Amino acid sequence: MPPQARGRASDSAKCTALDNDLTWAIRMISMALRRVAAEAAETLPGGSRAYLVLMALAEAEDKPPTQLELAGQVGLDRTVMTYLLDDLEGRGLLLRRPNPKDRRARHVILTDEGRSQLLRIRTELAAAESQLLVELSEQQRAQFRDLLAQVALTAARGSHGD
Amino acid sequence: MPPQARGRASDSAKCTALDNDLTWAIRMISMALRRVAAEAAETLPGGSRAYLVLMALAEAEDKPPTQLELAGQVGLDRTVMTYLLDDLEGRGLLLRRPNPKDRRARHVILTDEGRSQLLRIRTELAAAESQLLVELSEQQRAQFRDLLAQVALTAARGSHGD
DNA sequence: GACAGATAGTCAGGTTTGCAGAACATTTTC
DNA sequence: GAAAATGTTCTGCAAACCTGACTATCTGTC
Repeated sequence: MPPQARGRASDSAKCTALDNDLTWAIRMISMALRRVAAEAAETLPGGSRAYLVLMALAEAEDKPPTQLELAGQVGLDRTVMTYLLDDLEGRGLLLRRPNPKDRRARHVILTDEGRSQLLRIRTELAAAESQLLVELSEQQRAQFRDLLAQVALTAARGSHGD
Repeated sequence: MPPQARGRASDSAKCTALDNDLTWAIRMISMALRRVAAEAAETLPGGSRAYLVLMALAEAEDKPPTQLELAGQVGLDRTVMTYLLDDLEGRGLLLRRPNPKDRRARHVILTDEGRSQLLRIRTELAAAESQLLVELSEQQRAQFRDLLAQVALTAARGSHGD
């Protein structure tokens, strides 16, 4: 039995208890998005972390990062990165290319398969997002996005000055 | 070193990568609320799970649940519930009262201390919620709550028919 | 050019954490 | 009296993570 089954049951129990208006709403939406993200990334070894790695690689595709740089970008330990890349390389999503200038370092580059998997996940996430807003009018969606962005900025400000 | 330090760093790394508009905003807000909830509940043994237990107890205070009922409500294993209640009882937040009608079962009841701790946490959470909306006008807040509730219902519907 | 020290990546443990199964005592129910 | 249920404890498992050692390489200094 996958660990998600238990976690999800526990989360739904939380939801019935935590309906403090805003917190409950945010939690429901966040859970829905997280669930979709987990499902979209569950075919990848390493789950959502693999998604982060693929994102980082796609962003800097012109200048492939080394494993250490990659680890720093996504906040992982280098040893963890080694295992993660082992799995991802095993599935043909990326390659480790030794740097001829510094033969200690290995640059990580996306394969076509990796790019297509990343595209698949992004598409699924985008679909889930728009599905969430399906009951809102066009005007309401714009309002919602604006308000959400503003509140998110407030939240980000509060978290930065920790 | 607390595990939150690493988790938080990784989460902030996620945020820079995942700014897909809506998902990013929801994630920021959810993280801020989670952080506050974790801080508010960190004085309790068991963290946010203890908060769930206290909530469940306060909701059904006229009919104190047994440990097994409580475990079912918050989605915990009964063995885990035993340990959690050990800690909470040790801090005087609740009592285990044997049921004279069925001396196998033990009802769990809130103490005054438990009630006051619960009130404290709820107050902190409410303060954090309103702090999030501090930059919005009164009208915007109402709009935001309405839209958020509607989207949350959509999200909940999607999760129910899993 | 040779050496010491630093660095990238890998790997083999060990630690922690959290959960759940099994066994047990106590009590109820049939 | 047999079977089931509640709660407790012991135990082991599994995942995730990190530390430390190791190899291979680079960089600086003499």
